[in-house]
Formats: sequence, structure tokens, C-alpha cells
Amino acid sequence: MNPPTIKDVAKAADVSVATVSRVLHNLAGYSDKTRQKVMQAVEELGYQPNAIARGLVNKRTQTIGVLFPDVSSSFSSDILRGIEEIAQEKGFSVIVCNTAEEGKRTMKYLQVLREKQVDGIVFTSEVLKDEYFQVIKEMRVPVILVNTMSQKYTIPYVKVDDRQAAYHATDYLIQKGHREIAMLSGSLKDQIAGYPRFEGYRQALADNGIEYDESLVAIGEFELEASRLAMRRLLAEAPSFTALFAASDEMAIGAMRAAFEQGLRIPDDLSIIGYDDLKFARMVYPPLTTIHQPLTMMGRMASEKLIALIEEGSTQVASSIVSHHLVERQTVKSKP
Amino acid sequence: MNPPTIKDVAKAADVSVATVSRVLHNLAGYSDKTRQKVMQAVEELGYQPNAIARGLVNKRTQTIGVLFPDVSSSFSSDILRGIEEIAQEKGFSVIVCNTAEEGKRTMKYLQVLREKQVDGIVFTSEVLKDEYFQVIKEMRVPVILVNTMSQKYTIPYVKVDDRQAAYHATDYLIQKGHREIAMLSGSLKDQIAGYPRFEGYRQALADNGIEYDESLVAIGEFELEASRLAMRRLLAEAPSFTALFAASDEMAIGAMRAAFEQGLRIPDDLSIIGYDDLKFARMVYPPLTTIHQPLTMMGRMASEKLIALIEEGSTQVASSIVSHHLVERQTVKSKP
DNA sequence: TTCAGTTGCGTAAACGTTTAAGTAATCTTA
DNA sequence: TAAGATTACTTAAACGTTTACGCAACTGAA
Repeated sequence: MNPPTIKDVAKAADVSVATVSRVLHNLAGYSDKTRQKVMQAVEELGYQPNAIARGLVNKRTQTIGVLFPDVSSSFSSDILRGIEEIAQEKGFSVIVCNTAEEGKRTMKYLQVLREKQVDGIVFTSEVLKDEYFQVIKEMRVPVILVNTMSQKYTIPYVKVDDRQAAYHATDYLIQKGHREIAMLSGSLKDQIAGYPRFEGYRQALADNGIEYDESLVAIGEFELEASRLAMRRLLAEAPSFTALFAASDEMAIGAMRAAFEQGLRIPDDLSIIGYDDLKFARMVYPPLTTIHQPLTMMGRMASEKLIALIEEGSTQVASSIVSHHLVERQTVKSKP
Repeated sequence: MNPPTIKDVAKAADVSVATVSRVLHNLAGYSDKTRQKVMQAVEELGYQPNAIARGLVNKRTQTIGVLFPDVSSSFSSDILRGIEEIAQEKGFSVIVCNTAEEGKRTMKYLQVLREKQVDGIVFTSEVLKDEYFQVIKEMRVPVILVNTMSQKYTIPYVKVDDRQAAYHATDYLIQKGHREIAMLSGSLKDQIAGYPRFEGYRQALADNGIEYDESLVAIGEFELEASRLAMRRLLAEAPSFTALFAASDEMAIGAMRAAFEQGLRIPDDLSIIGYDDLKFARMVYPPLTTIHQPLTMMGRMASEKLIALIEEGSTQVASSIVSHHLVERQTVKSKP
């Protein structure tokens, strides 16, 4: 009645469990005849190994845990896809964890991952707090950071150089002839997607001899509606500008919305460049010119690194700064 | 050096492992004094139970597996979020599986889920092939279908009534005064998102005394670019129409794109209604009027049902037809 | 013929839990 | 005060694997 175990197979094939185990793993130590017998018994009983029992003795579960601030965001799910792809290819399963950006939930999840004896963890898009690091350290499993990093601990990460990418975006607008360039930025307290992008923007201006004008930048949230309002304010109160760098695609789209509402045409009256290249960037009209982050590939890389660390117990693996690229669609136009 | 086990705790507290286990589960059978001793030992050693060992004896892993055709789609990730939310609340972990719509991968994953001894499975957005059902049956774990169903096997599902929702969308256009209504449909072979939506469209026309005109419907893929082309052809070749029902948001957006390219204004020259209400439906301009599927809630419901089946070993749980609703944004206008 | 080496297995411990069954001491109750 | 009940434990088996070790039978060389 119960699913057949290795013992049942052994009995049916009239050998010991050790022998069954050996043929199943094709190690040496049995004749061809016993091999046949075992295989037949396996077949007839429909035997499937029990990974839990195996995990108990091997101290390996072939499972990794992945933490996201929001699994359902386009951003997270692209990364997840990459992680899953490689994991499955290498024989690992992935447990997804939605932290909802809450420390308590995150801690609880780390607890669960520890109890479930995952072989490794990938931690994405959030700052790695000390308390998180402590439990991970106690777990003695490898971690990889994606789209985030830690300056306090040396943990391998994979991310793009936000500062450089933002520089690229801004510089691109400048090369297109724009000089009055506004920016929609995330909070400068945000060490990942906030401050570095702002810094890239400012540096690009400086390097091109354009004076930084504080009143051209709106600092707020990454969310669409907030950005729409911020853009509306910018349009009303700021000195005039011909181009905008938005620190995320969602911001860019909020800005486009505000621009439309003021009767501005994009890109004719205003050029806009975004950041991320999420799936909807090509869905809006006009399709958004933006900085592409290769999220799925980043997921793949993280997965590969993590599994390398797990399998080889290899010493520290290197971090990767993956290169962004700028995808030209239809929201930026040269200034005549 | 190795993580402390229950034996270490027992030794430290100078009791047997059975006692430790009992206080940890707070069952009866020990004095307050031993309780203290045990707790203190747990504390000092930083003991964490090993869920793998626990799973082996309990034959319960507190883990469910979820299969998606494409984890990274907005559609899937919304469902995933709901599933994860309830699962985590009830003490279950979720393993995500990306089938890539391939039978082989799906089978391989089912195998893995079986070996990993998951307690239940949720299967989403694909038809449940016989071979899938067979292995799930052998696994003897509950399954829930989301956004799909099986007429062959009676498996609980949660989905919206596609036919009715499509009827609703079409009828809405009719109530707005439109009579020449085109449709962008998925393949009629598609028993979930194809045929039923087409049928709903046709029925709504019929019930309102509008003759069905084959040349007004384009049957193709759900993908944006294909839809854009299909719409372009419709615009060029079909009799004129004032409204369009697209069988998905992505199709609707492809159609909008084609319309823009022909210089049509939406909704002034052409009304469009979509289906799904994915996140980007509100991001496009003008924001898309569409049929809302409560995906996250559907995920929650599926998770709840599944866990009920697992915990109570309860007899067949009922399926749920969840109600869609129509969200009015800015792509549909009354015909004067 | 003998001895070392090889082949083909089986035995049993171990992994970290849970839990049924057993036991000794204490407490009731008549 | 003795029998039964209760309390506070311990012992040990079980869950389904993997794997170190042991051992008998056979092989080949000297």
C-alpha cells in the first residue's frame, strides 16, 4: 500500500539494500545478473527514491532558498526565472520566499530555510541586515547576493553598476543634444537603486560641463502614481527641461503619463529614458528607451555561482558586475 | 562543530531525547524543572530542529510544489504571490517549477516533487495531461488546479468562468452602443483561454441580435507582436468596426499599437477592452479597460484548499469559480 | 598447491527525529 | 496499607537511505 522503499526492492530482487543502492548509483560491486534483477524489481514496483531519507544521510538536500522583497514584481520574477532555470538543470529545487520587505518575515524565512536544510541561499534586492547575516553565517551555507551588495561583509554578488548605468543614460541624453535634463530619483538613502543612480546622473552632467540644478530633480518613490505626481510638479515648478532620466521604468511611465496629461508629446516635446527594461517597457506607447538590466541572466549567474560554491565547497567565488546596455526605443529624440 | 542535534541538547540538559522532543512540542510528561533545563540547553546551544529528519518520520515535509508554464510572466507571478502568502502563513514552503510548457520538463519536475515528498501540488494554467495525472495519482498527494480544469478527472480547481467573463466584456461594448465589434482570439483549440472566450463573445452578440461576422475575428497567438500584426490585417481587410474585444491584455496592447500606427485615437475612434488585468494594463496609455481576474486571490484560495486537503486529509474539496469583474479605465467610449 | 588479489555481495551503523511501550517513583483511595 | 492510578521520565524502534567494513568465493601467479 505504502510507496515501495529500497527494502521492498531488495526483497523482490532477493539481494541486500546495499546492493540495490549500489546499482541505483551505478557504483561497482555486483554482477550483471544482479543488476538485471534489481532493475526489474525497481521497474515492477515502480520504486522512487526518497530524497528526504537521502538528504538525512547525505546532509545535502539539493534545494536552495531564494528571498525576494516581492515575488510578484516583474523584476523579481525575471530573476527567479534565471535562478530556477540553472537550478533545475543542475538538479536543485528552489524554495521561494517573499519577505515583503519585512525584517520579521525575513528572519522567519531564514529560520525555515535553516530547518529545511537548504544547501544555499540567494538574497535579492534588499540590504543584507546584520541579523540576517548572522543567521546565515550560523547556517554555514553559501549565499549569493543579487541586485544588492554588502560593504560590510564580503559576500559574492551579481549586479550591474548602477552608477555607471545611470551615467550612461544621462550621457546618452546629453549626446542627443539635451542640456536641460531633469531626473526622477529614488530616495538617496537607498544605497542600491537610489544614491548611485543619482550620483551617475550628476557625474555625467559635471563631466559634460552642465551645471547641476537641484530644482530639476524630484526625489521620491519608485511607484507609478507617486512618480506621476512628482513629474507633474516638476513640469509646473521646475525650470524648463527637454529630457528626463527616470530611475526606473515605472517612474518613467508615471512621468509619461503626466506629460501626456499636460499635452506634451513624447519624444517630440520631451525625451524620457528609463531604467530596468522590465517587460512592460516595450508595451507602452511609445515604447520606452531605457537601461536594460539582464535580470534573467543575473539570476542564472547567481544560481551558477551558488551551486559552484555548494558542490565544490569552493573557496569564495568572485562577484560579477554585469554590464547593462541601453536599448533605444522611441522615447528619446535628438534635440535639433 | 556540527550544528547541535537534539541529542546534544539532551546531553546538555541531562535528560533523554524523548523528553527534549516532548518539551519542544509541548506535550505532557515532564516537570517544570526539566522544562527549564531543556529550554536553557536549547538556548545555549542554539539548537534548531532538522526538518529533514522530522519529515522522514512524520512523512510530512510541510512543502508544496507549484508548476507554472512560465514563472516570470506577470500572470504566473501574481498567482505565485497568493500561493506563497497563504503557504507561509500556514507553515508550508513552496517549491516553484517552471515547466516551460514542455511535457518532458513537467514530467521531470513531477518526479522531483515526488522524490522530495511534497505534501501537495498546485498545477496552473496548462492542461493536465493524462501522464501528469497518472504520476500525481501514484504520489497520493492532493492537487489543485488553478486557471485550468480537467473534464476527465474530477480535481478541484479555481478559475474564473472565461465564457461568462468574455460575454460580460462583449456585452459591455454592446451596452456602450457598439454593434460592429471585432475580436482578437486565441486558438480555438485552447480549451481554457481560447474557445470559451470566443464562445462568450459570440453568445453576447447573438443575445443582442447582432449577427456574427467571421471576418471580424482574428484567431492567433496571445503574444504582442503577433497581435499587432493581426490587428493591422483586421484594420486593413475587415469590415469597419468601432470596438474590439481582445482575449488578453497583451493582445489588447498589440492592437492599440496597430491602431496608433494607423492614426486611430483610442477610445475616440476605436474602443478596446482587454482580458486579465495584468499589472501593465494600468501602465499603458490610455489605461486599459479590461476584465479583471483576481489572480493573487486565486492563488490564495488554491493554497488554502490544498492545505486543507493536506491537513485534514479531507475528502474532496469543492472547486471555486471566482468572479471576475470589469474595470473601466480609458479605452472604451460610448458610441454617440 | 598456496597465497595474494579481486569480485560480489551482505551486515550494520549512521543520519536526526518522533513516539509507542516500559518503568520506577509517587500519589490516591478505600 | 495495599492496590491502583498518576507522574516523570527512559529505552528503543522506526522512518528510508548511504556507506564503511567484513567475508566468502573465485582467479591468477608463483
